[in-house]
Amino acid sequence: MILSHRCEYAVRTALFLAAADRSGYVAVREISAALGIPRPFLSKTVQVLTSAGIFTSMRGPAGGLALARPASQISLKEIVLAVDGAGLFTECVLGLPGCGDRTPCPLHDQWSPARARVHDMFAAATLADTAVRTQAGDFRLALGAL
Amino acid sequence: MILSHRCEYAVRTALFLAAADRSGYVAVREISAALGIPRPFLSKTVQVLTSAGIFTSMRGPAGGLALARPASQISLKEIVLAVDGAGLFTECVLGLPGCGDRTPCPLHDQWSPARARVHDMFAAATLADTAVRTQAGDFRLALGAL
DNA sequence: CCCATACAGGACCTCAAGGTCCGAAACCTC
DNA sequence: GAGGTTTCGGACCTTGAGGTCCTGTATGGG
Repeated sequence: MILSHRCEYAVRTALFLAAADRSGYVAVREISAALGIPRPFLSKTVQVLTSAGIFTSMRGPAGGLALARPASQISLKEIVLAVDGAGLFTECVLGLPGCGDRTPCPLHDQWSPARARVHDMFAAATLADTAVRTQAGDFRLALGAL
Repeated sequence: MILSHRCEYAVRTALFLAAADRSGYVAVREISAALGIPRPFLSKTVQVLTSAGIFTSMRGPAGGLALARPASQISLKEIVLAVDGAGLFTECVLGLPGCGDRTPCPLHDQWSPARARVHDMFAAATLADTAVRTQAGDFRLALGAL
């Protein structure tokens, strides 16, 4: 599994908010129902993104979640970093601590560019770009259609 | 974590066997000491590779492990498949079941080539090639030097 | 034959991620 | 300000990976 379950949920939730593109807040209850994610667990997950400054939240009636910035200024990499940390983009494929250009493992020279490719994909993808693809056509965020 | 702990151990063990390149068998005890892997856990891990036909084993005095085929005919992909399964090479980055070219998730078009890049790296790397790099120079399989 | 050696494999323990639940706090409407 | 709605945040349960231990069984040497 390349991303943790929690991180998959976080990305899908962010894409949902970006694709919804409505003024005001979206309730966690609604997101959880639309995306098929257990509500209490989603609650915990969005707290991480809220404290990371990616989401904002409002309690009370008409409360809910919203993106803290325009979707075009939020990259998927940012979300992955907030939830899973930098491990995916920095760690040695063999799990050897301190593996790097100076003291490489036997796979470092091959793994390093492949890892960079994955990193660049997440860094280049903004919520706005990806959300457009969601609205455009046959793409989906949940088991069924969006 | 891109590979499970178990899989990291499996790859390092295979590289150790390939780099040792001695006739006869190498004891699990020796590998566990050299690589800093808990012996009982390595035992279990090695059984998977043995039953997958990648290692052979021999009990009793002078027993131990050996590669079942020449190191040039064993790819790292084969080891990953045996231990972690095909998930790394096939699963959707958002964890959506059934994501594919027909019913893609919003990230499928970007993730698919990045995933292919990772796949190709593991498929192209043979134990022989990688072991040569281990013997050659400053590469390492354990926390310290090899 | 007998015994030391080494893998095979089952039973068990530990721990963190995943998942659930409920009360507290904040907010809006009336 | 009273009450309903919604997130916040702690406490708890479950599950599977990671890790340990012990007995069984095969092999080779004395």
